[in-house]
Amino acid sequence: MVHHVTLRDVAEYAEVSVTTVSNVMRDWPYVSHKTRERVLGAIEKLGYTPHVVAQGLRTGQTQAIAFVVPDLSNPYFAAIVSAAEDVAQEHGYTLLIFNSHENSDREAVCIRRAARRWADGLLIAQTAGAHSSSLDGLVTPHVAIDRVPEGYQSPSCTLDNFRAGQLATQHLVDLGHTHIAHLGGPTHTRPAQERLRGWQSVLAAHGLPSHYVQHSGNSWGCDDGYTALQNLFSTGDVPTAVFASNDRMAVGALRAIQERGLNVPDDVSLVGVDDIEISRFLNPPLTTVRQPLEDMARAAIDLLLKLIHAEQLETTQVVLQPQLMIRQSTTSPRTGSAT
Amino acid sequence: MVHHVTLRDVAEYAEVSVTTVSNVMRDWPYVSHKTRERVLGAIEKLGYTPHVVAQGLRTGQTQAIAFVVPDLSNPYFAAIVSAAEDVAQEHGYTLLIFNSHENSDREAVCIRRAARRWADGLLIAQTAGAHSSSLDGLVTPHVAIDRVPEGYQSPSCTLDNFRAGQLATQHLVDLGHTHIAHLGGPTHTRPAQERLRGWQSVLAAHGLPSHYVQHSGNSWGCDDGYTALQNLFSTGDVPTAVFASNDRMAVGALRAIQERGLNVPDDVSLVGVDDIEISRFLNPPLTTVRQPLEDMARAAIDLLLKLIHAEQLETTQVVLQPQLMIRQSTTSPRTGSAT
DNA sequence: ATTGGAATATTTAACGTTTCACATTTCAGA
DNA sequence: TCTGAAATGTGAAACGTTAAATATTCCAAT
Repeated sequence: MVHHVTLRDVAEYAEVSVTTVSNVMRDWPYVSHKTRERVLGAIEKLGYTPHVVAQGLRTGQTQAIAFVVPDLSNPYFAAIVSAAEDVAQEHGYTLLIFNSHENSDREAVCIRRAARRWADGLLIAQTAGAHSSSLDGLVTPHVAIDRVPEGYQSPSCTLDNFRAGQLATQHLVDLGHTHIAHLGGPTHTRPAQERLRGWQSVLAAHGLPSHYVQHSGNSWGCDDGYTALQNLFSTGDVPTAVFASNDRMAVGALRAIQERGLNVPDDVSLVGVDDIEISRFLNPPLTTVRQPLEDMARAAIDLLLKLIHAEQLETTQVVLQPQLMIRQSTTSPRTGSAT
Repeated sequence: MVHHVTLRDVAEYAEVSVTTVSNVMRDWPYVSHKTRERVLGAIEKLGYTPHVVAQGLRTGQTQAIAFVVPDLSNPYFAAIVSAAEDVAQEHGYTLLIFNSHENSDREAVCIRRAARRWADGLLIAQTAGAHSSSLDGLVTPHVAIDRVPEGYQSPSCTLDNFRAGQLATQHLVDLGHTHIAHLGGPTHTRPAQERLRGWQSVLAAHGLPSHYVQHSGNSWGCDDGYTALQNLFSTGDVPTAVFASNDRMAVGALRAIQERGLNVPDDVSLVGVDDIEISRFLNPPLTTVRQPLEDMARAAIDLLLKLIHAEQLETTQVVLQPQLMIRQSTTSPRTGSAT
């Protein structure tokens, strides 16, 4: 490896002390115009660029934020990470990513690695359920994002998934549906639990029955929605409306419905959650509940940066509101042709 | 901030020298069983965990790899990054991500930041066109992935996009199509150029005309495919088959075709590239060309690690082969009803 | 006993910064 | 001309680790 240009090299070239060069770099005011010019010239000439690791050691700050994600290949999380990266860069921070693969053990490892003073702060979408084991005792500033264990009290930033479930279900009820099934997401995740609860609360408020399809899978994919709905059909139960816990599952459900020769929305109305890119382009375009992912990522990073800089926090638990996007996959049920 | 447990603390507690503790940590053989036990005990007791930044400064290795991506919110890149993260973690490396937003200037900034000795190596999917400006003169080991400038000679890892274009087009020709349009991806990207060339080469080999739809956009999204195909229709040209440069554009195209009251595949056959998750669940399921993203990411990281460890490389330019996935969006053209 | 090499442990000097404390210069005001 | 605070510069000590060199112990082979 070739020797790298250091502060010392610049100092020697410009015939000043190392400290002075450092001062120039850090825009310390008490450097005379003349020497500043000379130092700047030397820096330019030698192509000096600061050694972030050395700075990190000295200052105790790495200007990096770690993000522990359950599943990076999931477009939903990819979008969140993307937004987080933007905000982090804006503030001069670099994002480190750790994929926990929806596995609590791997997650714990990720957190431990991240906390080894790699990162100034930690952003985490927890895969674990109730026990927040891996996080407590963690000294590194951290903010929980998207998924938060029940009863979690530390700073966090989430979406109102309960409300999302309500919005979707209320929309179906308003259209006149009385036979509304739910395709639940992975039961160990908070968002899936909350959306389910939202759905239940609306049905209960209207005295309607809960035709719940608990999908057995461990993920939010298209095939989960597909097989879940196939299972429902195989029981002979055909609802007039289906609320899927996310858009990808809704896509799978859509396929299952169409394969059975039924029409969306005439025979079955369908609602998803997330409003991923393709939702608008499905046939029919999918009614869904939009989640402000970018806002969430932004809020979470803002929170984390305040934590890192030990600033005063007014609100420590940010909850963002979803928005119903009505498209063509939902309509009133046919009168008289139920089941 | 609370004082953090350091090697020195452990050393004092175990009543040995700092070096000995370091030696224990690094599994240096010449430590007696007795002291090793005592040190291990102290480490356990005090909860020591090494300071990666200090290690990085001392050893000159950060055990980190930077990945510069054009667009992280694109599921295609999310999948690549996800795979890369897996492989990196396997080897004990952490992934830093930089989003260049398809912008050469931002990309250059990312590269510069990454190269400030943050990362031991650099993985980059270049957004730039022919001029490899930001990379040359870069001392940090680097591997180009997925997108490589024309004539690029440094280590790289790519997919055979030319072949992908050929596979898709040949499939359509084999089915008997003679009127095959192409929806091109962003023209400044190598993959889009190559797929276009693959399409052209097959048409030329069969003496068929090139009904090329150049979409004006700067991205690979659904709406790009949608508007591109709408534009094509507005010229009165209705091909019997469409080859879209990726699946998302194909989804948009599918919608445009269906909105016009045409059927896929009876009126128009449709092929995409990538085989993203939803492709199998579309109506009809999309015929597409599968790209081995994980293999590419794995190969790229392997290459990069060898570069970092200055190992001998047998092959420096890896090219991976695509695979045609035939589904229900393609069929033979109707005889006699060609426009 | 003496030698010498392996085994075990320690001292010391880095790695490239920042920062504290101090030294020197400058210069307005008395 | 003298005073002292502001302006400008420097030296040295960290930050926590590793690695080379050195010191000490131990023990088998002479």
